[in-house]
Amino acid sequence: MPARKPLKVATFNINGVRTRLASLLAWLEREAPDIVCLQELKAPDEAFPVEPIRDAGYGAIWHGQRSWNGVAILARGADPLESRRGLPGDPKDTQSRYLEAAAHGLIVGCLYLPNGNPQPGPKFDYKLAWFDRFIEYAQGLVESEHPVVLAGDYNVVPTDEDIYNPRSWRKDALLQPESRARYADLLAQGWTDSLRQQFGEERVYTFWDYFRQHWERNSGLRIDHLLLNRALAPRLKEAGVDRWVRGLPHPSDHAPTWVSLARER
DNA sequence: ATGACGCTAGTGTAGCGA
Repeated sequence: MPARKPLKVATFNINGVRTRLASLLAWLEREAPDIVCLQELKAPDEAFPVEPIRDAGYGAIWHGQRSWNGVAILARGADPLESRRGLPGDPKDTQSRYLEAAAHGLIVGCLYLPNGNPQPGPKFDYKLAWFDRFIEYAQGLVESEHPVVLAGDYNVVPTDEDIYNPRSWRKDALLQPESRARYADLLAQGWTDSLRQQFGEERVYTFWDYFRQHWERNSGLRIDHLLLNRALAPRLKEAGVDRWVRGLPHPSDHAPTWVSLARER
């Protein structure tokens, strides 16, 4: 009986799905991820480029929004079965930041956690409130018997080992103790931070801002995370970052970040 | 401290988010 190819699950903050469509298609073609979580579509629902994505062999669901935010889930050779659109806990929150689906035997939560800058201020308050709602919701998923992955742009640099140099970022919302404490609280529920688990003490970045040649100098941050619940964590095989996508012309400031998982049985 | 991008309104360019 031949070994079955592992399942590749990726998250990619694309920073404009229309502007970055060619890069997205090139990446899907070359890396063939089985499940993709996209963030920052920056497009209303009717502008999501579903046809070229279907032509590339992917089923898709998306939760768009004009100008900002927006999340999508793609599944290779399958249609994601939507299980949630939007985070519970605040009916007045209209920002498109959470989408969840079943695909390829997994439950996949795709999130775009608020950036929170500038801090302090209302944007930072919203970030922390959103994070608190997310933690409360995630509690119900971590102990699920079903395999669950929570993948997305968390807008949190978990530790000083997850950034090239924290000095100039000390006042940034991504490094605040309140942000980091919440990420730690989330992990303490029992989630596995798959990139950190696989890389150990080795540095790994998923985001390089557009300023001051940070990409050329590998001055990066690790803010895109794939968290596995207890039912899924034993199946983790590999993790990585498709850095070549960040090196393409007119790139997103993030690179696709992924895990590979043993197929069930 | 600085500053790059995409998107919007709306045709030239500034504001917003990040």
